[in-house]
Amino acid sequence: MGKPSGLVQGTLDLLILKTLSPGAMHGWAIGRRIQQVSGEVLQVQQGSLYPALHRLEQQGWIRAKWAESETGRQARFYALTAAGRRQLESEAANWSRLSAAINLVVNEAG
Amino acid sequence: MGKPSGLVQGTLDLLILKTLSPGAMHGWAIGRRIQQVSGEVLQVQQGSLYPALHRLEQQGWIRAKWAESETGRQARFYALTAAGRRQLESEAANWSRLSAAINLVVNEAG
DNA sequence: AAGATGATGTAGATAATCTAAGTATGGGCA
DNA sequence: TGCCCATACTTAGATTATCTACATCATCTT
Repeated sequence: MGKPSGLVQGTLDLLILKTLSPGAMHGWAIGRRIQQVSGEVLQVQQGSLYPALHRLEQQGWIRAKWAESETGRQARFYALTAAGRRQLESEAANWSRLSAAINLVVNEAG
Repeated sequence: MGKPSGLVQGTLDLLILKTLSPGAMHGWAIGRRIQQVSGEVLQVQQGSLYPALHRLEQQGWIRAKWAESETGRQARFYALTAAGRRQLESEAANWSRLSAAINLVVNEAG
């Protein structure tokens, strides 16, 4: 019934940047964390996550390096750059603005 | 600087259905109304609006008929169907769920 | 007569996400 | 030893929503 997808289109960059803001994390963990923090509502598919990470890296908003994960495997750890922090601010503000605007329409008395 | 588009992808159907919930309205007026109610934040392009209306009509969520607009011109008036009302409920609930989940991530103390 | 505004329409581009594969490593277990 | 499972990353191709950029036509104003 309808289209209950796992994400709202256009918000994944924001979610990733925010998740990285306390400190570096590898891709797999980012996906798990978004899912956990959102109360298992947001589902980040690998086919969405990894291309998004590459995109963000290409924009210069995150920087990657290989390191050992908690489980002893090699994993690609991502950290916010200064530009990434500014981008996070900007995307968070934009989300605020747009979601508030949508709520004005949806929560109209009518 | 980022991508400040006029809409959040995936929310236009909801916005249209909600706008039609008090009563029938023609396409042009729907676009104006969404823009006004959202405080001029949401911009509904004609190239997004009309295809969306056709889509919704095809799904059976709205029904159209030609009639005279307030200005005396012919216009296509759209009204919610019963199925459309159910769809509105469903999409509103889904938006609630997803936007709340996103806010959990974005507003994390971190 | 021209120009602005209302009103609808569509073709083609863009871009984000999903589907659905695939590869590889390490741990647990029979 | 062999097998499966969870972790971890990658990518090609499809889907789909929205945007850009037109085009058309009517009415009202100047």
